[in-house]
Amino acid sequence: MSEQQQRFEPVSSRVNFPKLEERVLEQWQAEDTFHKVDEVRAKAPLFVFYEGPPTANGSPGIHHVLSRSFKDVVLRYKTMQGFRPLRRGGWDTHGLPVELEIEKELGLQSKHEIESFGIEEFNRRCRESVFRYVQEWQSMTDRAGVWLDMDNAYVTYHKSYVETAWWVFKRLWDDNHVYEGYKVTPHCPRCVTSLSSHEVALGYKDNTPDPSVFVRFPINQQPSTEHGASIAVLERLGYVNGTWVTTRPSFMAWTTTPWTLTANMALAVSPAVRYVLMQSLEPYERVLLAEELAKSVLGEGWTVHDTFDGAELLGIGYEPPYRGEGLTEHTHRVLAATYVTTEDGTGIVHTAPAYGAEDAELGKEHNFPTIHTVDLRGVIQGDFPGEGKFVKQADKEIIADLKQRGLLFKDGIIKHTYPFCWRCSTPLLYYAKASWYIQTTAVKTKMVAGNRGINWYPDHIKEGRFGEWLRNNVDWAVSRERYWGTPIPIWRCDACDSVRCVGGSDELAELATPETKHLVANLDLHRPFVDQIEMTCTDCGSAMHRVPEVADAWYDSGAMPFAQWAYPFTVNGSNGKPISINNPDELIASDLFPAQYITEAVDQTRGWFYSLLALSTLIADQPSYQNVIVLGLILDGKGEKMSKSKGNVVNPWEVMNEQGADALRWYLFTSAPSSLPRRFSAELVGESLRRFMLTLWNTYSFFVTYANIDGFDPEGHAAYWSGDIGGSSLSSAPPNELDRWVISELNELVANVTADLDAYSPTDAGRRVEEFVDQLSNWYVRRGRRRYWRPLGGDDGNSSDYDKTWAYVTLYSCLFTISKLIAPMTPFLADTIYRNLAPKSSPDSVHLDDFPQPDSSLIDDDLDKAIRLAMRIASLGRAARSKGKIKVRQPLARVIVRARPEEAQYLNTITDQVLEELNVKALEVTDDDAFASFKLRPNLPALGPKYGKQVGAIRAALQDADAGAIAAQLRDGNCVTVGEFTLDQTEILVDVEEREGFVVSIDSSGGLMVGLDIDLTLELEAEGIAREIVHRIQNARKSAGLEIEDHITAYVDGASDAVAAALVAHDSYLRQETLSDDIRLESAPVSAYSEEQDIEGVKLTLGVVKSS
RNA sequence: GGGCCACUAGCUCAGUCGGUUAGAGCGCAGUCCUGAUAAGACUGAGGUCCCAAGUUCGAUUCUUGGGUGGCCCA
Repeated sequence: MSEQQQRFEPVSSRVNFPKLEERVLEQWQAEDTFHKVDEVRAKAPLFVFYEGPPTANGSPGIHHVLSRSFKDVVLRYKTMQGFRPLRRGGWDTHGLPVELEIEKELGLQSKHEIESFGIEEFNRRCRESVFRYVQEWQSMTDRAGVWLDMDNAYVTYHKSYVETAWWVFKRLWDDNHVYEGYKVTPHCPRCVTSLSSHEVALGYKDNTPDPSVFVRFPINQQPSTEHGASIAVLERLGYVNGTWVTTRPSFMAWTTTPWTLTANMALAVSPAVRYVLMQSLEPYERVLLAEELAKSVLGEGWTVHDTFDGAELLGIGYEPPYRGEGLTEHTHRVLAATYVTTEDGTGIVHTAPAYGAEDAELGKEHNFPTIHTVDLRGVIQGDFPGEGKFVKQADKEIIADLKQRGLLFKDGIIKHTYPFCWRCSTPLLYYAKASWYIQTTAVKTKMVAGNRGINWYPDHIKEGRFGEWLRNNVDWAVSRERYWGTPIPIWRCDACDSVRCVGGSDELAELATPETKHLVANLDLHRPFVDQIEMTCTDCGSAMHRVPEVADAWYDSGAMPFAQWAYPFTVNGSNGKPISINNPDELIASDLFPAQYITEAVDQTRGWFYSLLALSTLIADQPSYQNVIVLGLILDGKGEKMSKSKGNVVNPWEVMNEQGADALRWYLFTSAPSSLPRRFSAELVGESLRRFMLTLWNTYSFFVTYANIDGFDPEGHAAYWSGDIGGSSLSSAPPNELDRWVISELNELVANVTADLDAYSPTDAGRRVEEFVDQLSNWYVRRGRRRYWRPLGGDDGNSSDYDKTWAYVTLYSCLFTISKLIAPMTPFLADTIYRNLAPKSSPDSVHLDDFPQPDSSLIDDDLDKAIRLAMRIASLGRAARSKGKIKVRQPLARVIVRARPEEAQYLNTITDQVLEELNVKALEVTDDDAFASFKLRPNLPALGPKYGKQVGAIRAALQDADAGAIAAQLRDGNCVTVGEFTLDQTEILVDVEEREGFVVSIDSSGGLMVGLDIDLTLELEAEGIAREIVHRIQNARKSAGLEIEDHITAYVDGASDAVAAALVAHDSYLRQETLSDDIRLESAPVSAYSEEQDIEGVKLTLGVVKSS
């Protein structure tokens, strides 16, 4: 090798990707590449991204790398497509999980204990804990090559954030979209706290025994028709002309929680179910219940007296077992409810709006009051049996009371699954609590309409999971009786209960009493500080205090489009013009809203995806995002969800340190469609690394090695490109068809990858790149590699140089273009290759460059088809060699190919490649049946629609027909008569079948046959031997540790006559291939590297000595 | 109980707008090739395309029902 400066940094085929990535990170750091993007794209249109904020109170797992990678890939792509991404990060800092973590640390068992401990200190610890792992999150994000603006990340507990959250709340309040209502939540009477659904899920116990009671609800003594009961129905029940002509019937209802009977307000039936009036004679009694359940509930001795539709029973009043205080007259009647089934019970459902979620919904629908008969400790209050006792004890007394009053029909014990408190194992009660609601149902139609305009990837989420959720929308219970969260900004009068909503700290200062006003200036808006602020009631002059609740953490993240900005602020807008924004309304009008892109995992459907849509529809009358990728969950190797408690969380650091971030990213992008749940395993990351990254790397290493040897410099050949040097657009199609082919495929690849990424599918994009790289390495380079070895200025002078230059130009274009195509996906590998290959005029980093544009004039479909045919022929030819047990090294005289006409036209183009690939001297095209016989098959897609049921008959007729004759007729373009049918060439497929005596391979589905002539002449044999010796010498060179470009003297000792003859006959070939200055038939000097060899059973000694 | 998704080779996944002999990679067995390669080629073993019914000349593909698994909700 000469001493001259090499154009490219040498690239070893041995590569350590993690190390390489760390070097790239250092470069990015040193050059501040991330911020350079903003400079380069200063005048570009914005691409707005919203980050769904994670909580940093735990270590990031592999699933976080997944979502961050998907965030990053789109943003990098859009950057290269000429946008300036707005990609501020964010942190979710409030909420129950944070509180639970601290409770656990402090050993606190209940809300009561938290309050004794002190809310101030408790919240201080919560705030401290949420950034406990922030460092790890930062470094994970950096190391994974994810570019998010973490320095300016929004934080949901920041004062400006909370203030905007209040602003949003006030806006909803002013629009009358906030109200107070009851919400039934799972409640632990011992801890005196509600549990989140996640906590409830922790505590289900199977086979829990509970009472099962069937209770009579007699129809009113004087039923009215006021609520829709019809006279006719009442008459059929026995109430005629204002009097009961027979015993009053009872509705029969079932419950497993007798204590809730104290709060019964209604009975629910299904309008769609059939009900029967049953009658027994001993003793005489009449009851109503669902027809389907009558027998199993009542047993023997009952007869059907009448039948009703559920709808006919609506509005009939009844006497409840217990009538508490404060109940209005319109309660205690039969209502319609969709949740009534005939699965169990009686088909008539006892409804207590205070103690059941569905009950509460129904009560709300009919404006029933919510009245508690049990306190938060689960103790019966009021004049009921079991008063002062815990509900589970009270149950016994209530059952006894019902029995004594003749209302109990029967009772027993049922075993079912019931939730218990995960902390203290107390059975949970469903309990209605006052809660603040956001009236999302007011904009339900708008949300549904807005959703239609959002592009969901995958598409089925739009009308499926998410659309379904929207269509079933209920108002959002947004308040939580907790501590660490955005305080609900409502103050209530101690005396008259009038309420007022506050939209920010200025307003708070205005409204605060003179005594508390001074606190507002530097106020932490969190509890307990904000609770010190008092106001004066304008209605009655009494003191007003803030309500105790804080907001659901989903409210925080849903308000993020507005709250992430601390007003006022100024940013560099599209076209480089600064835009200043003072409040959320200006924001909504600007191009910072809505987001063009968001992505999170599928569990956010009812979480962030929903809270974003709900709040922005309410506030801005439109969705706040336009495109969303929904990611599937990552499971462990066994297909189980990763969770801290199971201890099966894969630490991303292990993978990134072992195999690198690019390998991990590539795996995450390409291994499965992004929306599917996927099993994660480090082995599969390794596989994708070997299959893709290593193959690309080796191709790249090959190029650099030879380009340096030959001093190839792309800038010296600028005229070869019509666009940027090194791009996929050449000034003319290459003369060599291998080059022309790969350039055609490259441009097709560019077009397809662009389309895939535009469609938010890195998965498809990556898979295409992978396929191209495979073909580039295993066909283009393998087929063409000799072109790079030819000595410069060799025997054939200029033409060799010319071909070689084209080879370099082509391979260079491919590699350089790929470095840009993969830049969004594997940013490190891409930048490494890019920086080494790039022309001097290029930007410093691939991430500052533009995405490639396809040149459709260079796409040649026919050539693509021809090469694919060559690949298939080569494959069949090798199969034939394998069958004939003839090494590829042994040249053969001819290959015979038969193809269908539509493919035969390409054979000319690819002859040379096939000959070289198969190591044969000549290719013959045949269409006679010398090497094969024929078989006919119906072309079903053509025949089916035309002949329908007759297809079977045609198939049979074709089997009996003279295949050879028909094939010949079809070849001439004639129609043929088969049985009763006249068919043309589009309706019959002619296959070839192997015939004995030839070494052939068949691809019958393509009608393709490849045969080999295996007769060996002496010449062919000698050539085979020569090749064999080349192979051996090459191995010896390798073993001797010689460099590729070293010249040698070779020694062959002990050659047989045949070997010696071959050496003479192919002397120049041998010397050229092995870079031998001389080949001597004598023993090697003692100093030489030598080894024993065995060729065709003859032992000889090979030696190599480096020429001086 | 409801909604959505998935189910194709030992594993991870393609694919089939309904068509004849359903593919790839990895893994396994064997043969070969190689002066870029941690590679590559070929052969082989390995599939009731989850099950059933329906529509159809024809269903792995469409429809319905069921099963299993995942997520969400109750």
